Amino acid sequence: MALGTRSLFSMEGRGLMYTSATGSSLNTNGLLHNHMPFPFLDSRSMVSFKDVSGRMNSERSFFRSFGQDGNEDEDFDEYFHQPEKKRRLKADQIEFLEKSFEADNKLEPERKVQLAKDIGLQPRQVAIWFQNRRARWKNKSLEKDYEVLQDSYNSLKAKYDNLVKEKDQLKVQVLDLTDKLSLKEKEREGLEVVNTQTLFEAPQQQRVGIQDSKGEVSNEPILTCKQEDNPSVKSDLLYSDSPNYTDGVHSSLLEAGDSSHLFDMDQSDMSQDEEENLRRLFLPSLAYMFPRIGDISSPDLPASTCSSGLPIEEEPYDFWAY
DNA sequence: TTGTGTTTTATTGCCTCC
DNA sequence: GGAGGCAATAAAACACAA
Repeated sequence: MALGTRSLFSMEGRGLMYTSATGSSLNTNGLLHNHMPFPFLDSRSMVSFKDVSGRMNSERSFFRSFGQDGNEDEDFDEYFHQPEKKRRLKADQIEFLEKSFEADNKLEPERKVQLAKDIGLQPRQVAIWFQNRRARWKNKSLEKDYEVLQDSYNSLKAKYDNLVKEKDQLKVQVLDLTDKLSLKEKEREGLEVVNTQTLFEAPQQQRVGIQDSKGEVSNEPILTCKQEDNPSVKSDLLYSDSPNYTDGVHSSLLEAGDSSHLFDMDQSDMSQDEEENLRRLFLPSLAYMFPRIGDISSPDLPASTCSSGLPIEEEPYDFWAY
């Protein structure tokens, strides 16, 4: 390795070098310490027997055994033939450096020299320590930033998940309500179809049931609005599943001689009051449930409109024309 | 005691600034 | 071109479980 200015500085700073490229061992700290060629070389910094926590280094440390087992010459000789070992800084040195770093994590040359003097390290060591410290600080900072982002992400994701759940629940509700709505529509349409079919399929002779009071077959459309004199027609048709319902047309239609008295299934058994009560009972609800069929006249009901919304009189419709 | 993972110290190469 | 910062890396020191 060519020794550039950096390498020379490194040698100066550390006070000893690893084995050179040629294999020859260069200075050791002990040697340099004896001659003290550099102002900040100090055995305290380079030969530390304690770790950061103040405890002795483990027996694996070369320096722990050195000078402790009474075989110092041998160890000393071995020491000079060993490649340099890294030694950790002492706790008070690190504390000093930490405080300095907190004050300012950049190191100006003057400050570096002063710090090195203060704690007995080489300026290069101080510079390296600051460099590594900045790297650690950067890593920690990145970790913190990551945690903040992670928390933010988790929070947003939780909100998103809740919204998705809420959306799904609303979707289910919408589907449920849509089903119910279409079912009601179908029921309504089905009943209308039944009504229509009932009227269409009614045999011609059964129309005799729709006669006026004079016994003549009425040419008036059955489903006329405001047919106040014949309200029971619709009620019969609508209740097509009633016991009296036969072949699509209520039997009363066949029996009643007067359309205006279709509700009088058996007049002999029903008083005028009872008939009125029956009308009051059924007609309002029927008119509410099936407004499109037409006006189901009742003394208590307001005049309704036909399916198109047009006034009844403006929309004459003759089912029999089909 | 040993293997293994982590931390710390130090080096190297590249880059920017002056 | 020298000084210094930074990223990547090496290697020693250290911690700890088995």
